Amino acid sequence: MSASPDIRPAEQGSKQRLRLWLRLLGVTRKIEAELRERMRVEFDSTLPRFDVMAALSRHPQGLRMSALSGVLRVSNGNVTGIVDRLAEDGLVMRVPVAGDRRATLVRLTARGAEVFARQAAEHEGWIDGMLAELSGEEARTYAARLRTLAQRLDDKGASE
Amino acid sequence: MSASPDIRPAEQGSKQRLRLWLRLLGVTRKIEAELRERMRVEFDSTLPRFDVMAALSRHPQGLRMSALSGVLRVSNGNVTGIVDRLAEDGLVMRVPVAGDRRATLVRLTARGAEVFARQAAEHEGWIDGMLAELSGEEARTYAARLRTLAQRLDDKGASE
DNA sequence: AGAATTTATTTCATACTTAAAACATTTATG
DNA sequence: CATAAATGTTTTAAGTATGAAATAAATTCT
Repeated sequence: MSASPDIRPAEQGSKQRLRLWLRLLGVTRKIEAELRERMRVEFDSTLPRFDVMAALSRHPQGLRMSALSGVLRVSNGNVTGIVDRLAEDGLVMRVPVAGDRRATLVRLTARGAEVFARQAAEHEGWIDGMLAELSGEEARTYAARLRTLAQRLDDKGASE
Repeated sequence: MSASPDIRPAEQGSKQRLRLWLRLLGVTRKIEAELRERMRVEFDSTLPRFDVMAALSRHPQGLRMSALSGVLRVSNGNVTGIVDRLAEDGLVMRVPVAGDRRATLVRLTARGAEVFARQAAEHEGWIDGMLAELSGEEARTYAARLRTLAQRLDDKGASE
């Protein structure tokens, strides 16, 4: 056998990126599971419901179903059911759009906004606790790195 | 108004950790969506199926249902359905455990192992492409940081 | 105007997800 | 040894997810 070459940089890089992905997935799932559990226990709610309400709270004038599913990157048909249930609970309302009878605007109700504010505060606290190991500075650095990565992924997706 | 104090370190840190979490979630979901899509189109399969097969390929002697759901951090009941479907397709088999009629061992079939090998190679390539922006070195650094974070989360979870 | 196309949303079929209940079997205890 | 407790798995109920088909309404084309 020849001298040394057991180092194949390209392949190694690939393995390390795979490992990173598995870690990323693991940590994300872990945190998500914890958040889901707390949402269930503390608020008898779910993350998808929280996500929808979060999106709506950033758009007080309301969002169309399609805009909502776009913002959340969730399939159209899916949002229908979640909004249905939130509406049953009086947390959101469907408002017809003047001049376009195909569309509906979804908005938080007053009670929905109130409930969401409480949940959002807790939610931020949970995250803060779970990521307490990271300094604000470190968090900022990583967030920035992830932002450029996300950008790159979007560019790629768009070109296909 | 007073001199300067618009800087509240603690709260700022919290906001930055929240932002990091949202980025983490965004990037993870994006990659997952891409992987799911490719699994569907290229292999007419799904990520959960791939995950189960990956776990089984690391344990050629087979895994019990409970061990499988433990490894995957997925609820017990959930794995039943996925294994059912994989078994229907002849990719895994259920083997009774001698001496314990409650338990079943799940193993990849020869065909399952073969199919998985093909999928795993492609899968690694997809990840490599999506994370191409990161050098092997950078990937290794981040993976290590995530590892300690995951460890911390596990410790916390265990103590509760 | 009438037909074809596009857009907005819901419905459908199927799969995955969890937590909890049900079942079967094994192990521990009185 | 009989029964209680623990363990391994499946079933169930409700929610979430996708992609595709169906529906309805608006827009464009001829």
